[in-house]
Amino acid sequence: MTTVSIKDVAALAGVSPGTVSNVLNRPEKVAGSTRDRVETAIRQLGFVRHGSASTLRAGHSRTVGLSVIDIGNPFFTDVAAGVEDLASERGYAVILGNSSGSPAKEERNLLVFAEQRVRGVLITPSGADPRRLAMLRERGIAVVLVDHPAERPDQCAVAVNDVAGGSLAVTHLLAGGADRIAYVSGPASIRQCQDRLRGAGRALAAAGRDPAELRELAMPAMTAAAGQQAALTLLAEDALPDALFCANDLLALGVLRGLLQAGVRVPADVSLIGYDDIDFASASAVSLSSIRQPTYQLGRAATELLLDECDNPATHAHQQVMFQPDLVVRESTR
Amino acid sequence: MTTVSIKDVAALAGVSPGTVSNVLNRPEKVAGSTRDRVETAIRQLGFVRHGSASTLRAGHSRTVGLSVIDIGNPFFTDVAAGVEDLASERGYAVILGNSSGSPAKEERNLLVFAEQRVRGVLITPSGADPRRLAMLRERGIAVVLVDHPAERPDQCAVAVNDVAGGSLAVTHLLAGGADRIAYVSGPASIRQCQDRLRGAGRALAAAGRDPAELRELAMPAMTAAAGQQAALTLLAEDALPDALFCANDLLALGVLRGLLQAGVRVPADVSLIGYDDIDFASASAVSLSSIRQPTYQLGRAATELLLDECDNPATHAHQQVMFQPDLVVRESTR
DNA sequence: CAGCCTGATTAAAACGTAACAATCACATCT
DNA sequence: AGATGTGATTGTTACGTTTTAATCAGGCTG
Repeated sequence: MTTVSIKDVAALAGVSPGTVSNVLNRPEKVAGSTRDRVETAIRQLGFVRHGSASTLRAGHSRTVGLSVIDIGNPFFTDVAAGVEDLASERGYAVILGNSSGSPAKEERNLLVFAEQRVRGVLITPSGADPRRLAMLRERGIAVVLVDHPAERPDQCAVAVNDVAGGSLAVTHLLAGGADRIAYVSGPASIRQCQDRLRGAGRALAAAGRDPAELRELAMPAMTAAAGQQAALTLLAEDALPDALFCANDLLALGVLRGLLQAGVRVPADVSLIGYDDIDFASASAVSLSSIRQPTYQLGRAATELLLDECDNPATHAHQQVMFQPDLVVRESTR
Repeated sequence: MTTVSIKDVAALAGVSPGTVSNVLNRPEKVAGSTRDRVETAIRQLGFVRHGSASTLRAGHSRTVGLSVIDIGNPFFTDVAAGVEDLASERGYAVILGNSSGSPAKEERNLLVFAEQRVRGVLITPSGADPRRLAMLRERGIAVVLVDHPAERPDQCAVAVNDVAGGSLAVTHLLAGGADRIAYVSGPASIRQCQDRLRGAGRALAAAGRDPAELRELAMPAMTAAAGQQAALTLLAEDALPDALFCANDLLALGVLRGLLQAGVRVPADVSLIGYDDIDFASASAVSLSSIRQPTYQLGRAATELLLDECDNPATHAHQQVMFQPDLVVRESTR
């Protein structure tokens, strides 16, 4: 009800408001004895700093905006966890925006971020809006792209090397004696699917095989249902591939289910590997080999770059960080 | 860089700052022609309102805080999606706090919320801190409990009826001819596990059976690994139950895997049902029957109550909303 | 035509904090 | 003793907006 301000604290501690502000922001500037007096006054009154007043006067806030494409996707959830953890450690609050794949919603989120005068924005852009982001930067809001290549050199970005991941997966399949390999993919518009495909091709080439041998089966969605559909398609053909690389784990789980129901043995008849290493990959009937991405680290690293750009604008060097994925071998591959 | 203020807009439109504020907040108060003039000036200058200044002067913000226990858990992710959607529709920003089960972290989040002067807080409390929440309310911050019973009558809360859910599950098992039923549960400290157990007991009683017949197996965690462990424990005993009710889907998926590996047929030998209906329930080798909770709706409803309390404090009536869960029948039960 | 009402606009005073220049107390040096 | 320096503290101003009371321009009534 009655909001207690810095003045009340000052009055109780027998000191000026400016001094209270100093113990809050630059404690080393104030003598030990008065600092103690002020701090007990703060505790006694239950004072908590008015963030908006602080932001207004100081010209910058202690919040960052996080805009993700789908908060329901474990990938983004893990990223968000990394962002939230580091931001919280550094005393920043995180404003969450979920674009749900809608450019309009994304734009609305960016507007909210601008109104809140966030210090910086972490975003996995979906709508094509390089202008929007430039606008934020003109307003002094730092921007870091997450799981998306930088659009200009003076910009930070973090991503995971999907080409390397595709290569890891197919190299592993080949090492297990795979001969005829198929790639079960998602929509062609998704960059990650394309990159993983290129990586798969490179692995074949490195083994002295023709990348064109790789059978590609592109599904309209990257869900378990789509994966099961893919399995049916493959089963209807003359000969089954002896190894399958799926563009994500949901597809792989669907494929797995479809194959097992048809009596195909995994991995005896068909080797199967997914991508993302979601929690449920290890919980399926035949635990799933997969490619793990350092998702949580991705979020942390992006936040680290963002806060560095905010707090040390003079020395900050823009970087494009590329993480490397890992192979996780479980039961589904030979 | 150069931040454009309400004054600049006023100057360009040939009007006073107060009028600009009016077209922003009470457009009906200003004549059509001047409104147009102001609006084009706003667009022309790319003006966006300074949220902090607004909050400072108006005494309240357009943000709400959301504190969850584990952002990695699909349950909370869905809740968060519901919260974010409605808040965004109403022009509110959501500040995310992830307590990761740590009371200290939770407390820190609440402090951040207080500093930001959020309008209200949505929280699934973990640390026992009724005092903390009372403190927020004293500061004029509304609080709604999510998936947790109200601690006092003058408080809003939303939850899902776990007793009914437990009852639904066991009634379904009994209808399928189950005789010897076991309940694979999580830590006894978790209210949800207890409530679901009570529901299971009631279903037995309603069928004229003794609730004490229900075998309970409490695992230390509610993960797939714990579920697999539970399966091993059951398999080591003289006789296997002919039906299993698991306190969540992760446990159920683990149990399923353990049983299949031991050659037990599901559902022919053992009926199996989980709880939560997570996405992966339908993707397992034998798709999982489960109890679905309206998770997204839970988040939306909680936000609805919160915003009503904020925007109509006079007419607002505190409510405890209880949602009802649904039975989802798939392949794992007879 | 005076008086009054109505609707539109404005001037001015806050809101709580940070920052900077100014002041002060006091010790040290010449 | 006087000058100088140092470290601690304070007074004041400005941040951008909302809000209230006051002003103003017209139209209507009697």
